Amino acid sequence: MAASILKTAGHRQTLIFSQNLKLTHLARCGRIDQAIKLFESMPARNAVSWNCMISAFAKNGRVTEARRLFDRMPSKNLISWNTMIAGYSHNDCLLESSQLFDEMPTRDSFSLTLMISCYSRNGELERARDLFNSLPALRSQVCYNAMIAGYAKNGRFEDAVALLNEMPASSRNSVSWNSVLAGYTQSGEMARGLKFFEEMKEKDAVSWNLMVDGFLQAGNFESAWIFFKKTPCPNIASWVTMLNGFSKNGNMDEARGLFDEMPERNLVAWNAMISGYVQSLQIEEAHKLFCEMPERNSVTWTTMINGYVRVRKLEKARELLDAMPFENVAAQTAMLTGYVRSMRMDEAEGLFAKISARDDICWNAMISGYAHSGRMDKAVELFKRMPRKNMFLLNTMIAGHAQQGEMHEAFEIFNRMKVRNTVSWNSIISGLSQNGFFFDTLQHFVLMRKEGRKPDWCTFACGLTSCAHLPSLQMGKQLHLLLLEIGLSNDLFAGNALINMYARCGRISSARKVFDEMASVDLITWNSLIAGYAINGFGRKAISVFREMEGKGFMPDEITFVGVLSACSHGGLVEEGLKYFDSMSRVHGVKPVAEHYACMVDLLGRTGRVVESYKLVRDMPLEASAGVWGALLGACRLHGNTDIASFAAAKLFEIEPRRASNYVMLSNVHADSGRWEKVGRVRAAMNDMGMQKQPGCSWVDVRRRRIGSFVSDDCFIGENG
DNA sequence: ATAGGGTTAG
Repeated sequence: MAASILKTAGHRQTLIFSQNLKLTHLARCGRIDQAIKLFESMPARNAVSWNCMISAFAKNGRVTEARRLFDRMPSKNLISWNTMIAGYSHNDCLLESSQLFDEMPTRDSFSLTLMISCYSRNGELERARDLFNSLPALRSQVCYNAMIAGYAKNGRFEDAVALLNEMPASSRNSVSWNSVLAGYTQSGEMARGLKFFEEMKEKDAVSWNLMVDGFLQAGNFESAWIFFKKTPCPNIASWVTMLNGFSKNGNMDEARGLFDEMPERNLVAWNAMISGYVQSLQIEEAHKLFCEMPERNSVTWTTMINGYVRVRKLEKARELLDAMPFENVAAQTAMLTGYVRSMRMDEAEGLFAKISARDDICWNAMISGYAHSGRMDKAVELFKRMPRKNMFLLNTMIAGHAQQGEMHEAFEIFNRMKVRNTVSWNSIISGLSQNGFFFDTLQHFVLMRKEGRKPDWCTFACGLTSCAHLPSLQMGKQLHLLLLEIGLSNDLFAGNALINMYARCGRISSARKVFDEMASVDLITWNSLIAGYAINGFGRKAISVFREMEGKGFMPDEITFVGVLSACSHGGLVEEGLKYFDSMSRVHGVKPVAEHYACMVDLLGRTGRVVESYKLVRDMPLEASAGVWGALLGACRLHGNTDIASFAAAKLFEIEPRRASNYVMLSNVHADSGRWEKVGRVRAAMNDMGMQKQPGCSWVDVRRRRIGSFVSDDCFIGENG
């Protein structure tokens, strides 16, 4: 009897032990749902089972559920407390982990080390050191190493080295040395890293790997290769580091050579090789390895799915996702991102509904997908349902609302944010500028500086575009100075915006100067300069710049020809204009769009060829836009052709019934030819529709019902720099 | 078997 009870108890212990092993394995692979299922089905559990499950939740970002388990757990041991602290630490919950540390009944060296790395990860080095100092009895070798690593990772090399020398020599090991070295190599300090490496008393494979990776990050491929070849006992990480270096340089044959030569391979090595092929878009090669490899984990599946998404084979990606033997958020999110990028929001929604363990990245992908495709109603709905809002998403929502012209909603989120980064400001600023609130764009540029946020190329592009539209040369010049001061003068996008600003403010020579000083140029740069010469009336100069551009091997696009044709129009170069209009599609393969027709109508109309331009509009193969009819109306006004004018005006009013300037133009045509009764009728029609001259409106003015005068008072330079 | 420090894959 007693023997059989003992036997049963022994069996029970064996079962718990083996199920705990399985639980650990599932937690490590991120197969959280299977872990939950197993945990719930276990006939008996011990503290290890609970601890495992707490850790499993926390490592998969589900820290709230981990805590619920911790609170429900029947008898907690020291490891339970440490596990929960580690869980908070992994999820950047600094407050919660330090609270738990204060509450726990007893602490050991694990607890101390956990807190030190938690503080260090959050840059709170003084708090880490205070704790380290206050508990000398708990300072283990590992604890010293954690503190050293904390200093080194935060760039405090002197403190790291000082503590390294201070620690008892007997417990100083290769990890201690490597902790300092990693600080150097991972922050690109290779000169100091090399010096430290040479002075190191003890080196192991990790030290050499750090050097190789450091050189690779710094783009010093030769040194990386030399150090790799000289590594005395390379481990798998050494090979994978070097292999990755080849992949990143697009050198897949070399990478494969290393992979084939490797003395042993693990999952990480296989995954690295697959990732290399995926990055170089060799999806077939990647898939071949995927089929050959002995085992796969969530990283393997995610990499492959991502690969198919990159080459736009969404069906293949989905096949893989459905074939996965377990669920994983990262893999699901890779697929979701594929749908979102292809604007297949219905499929994205279907997949999203199926994902049980949604993380931040997953929510972000879905909501930003809706925001980018202009479906703000859907975005808002999901946004409200999201448990934890993050800054990325707040910024996305601001940008989404702004792009839809919903500045009120955008500001509602923006104003409530406690912390804003450059992207938050850029979202608001570009929204203001895209919606034509140019004064407010500049005002918020100033506010951003006052809050201590550094503008980037995007902020400058919006600011300069606003200066171009106002136009305000004075503000534009100030932005230019600030741009130089901040060190963005070599930025391509900022340079393009500067050219546009100077050109539209009538300073074409300054625009040219910016162009000549630019480190590199693209098609937009050339287009900006050509259009700049055109709008300033230098038609021939614009055309010579166009020839210069062709000589440099740039292929003109639609925008280029708008510049060229308007240059001909502004310069009265009718024959050249007709020649370019003809050659743009025939020679350069650029199909004319409505804007080009508007230029041609303008060109012909200016020189009195009104009937000819009317015929051009009548025969054009695409729908004439308001711009085209407007140009025709303008031409009629110059040459007094009231019949065509009336026709053009009628078409114009069909497209833009509420635009006051159209009525003004038509009434001017009638006034020019002395038909006063018709002038009166147009004016009456305007009044009937409740139109008046458009106010120079401003978003802030509309909200505050007052006129701001910040332009003359505020200065971009000063206060902050 | 569950908690801590330095290198490699999504």
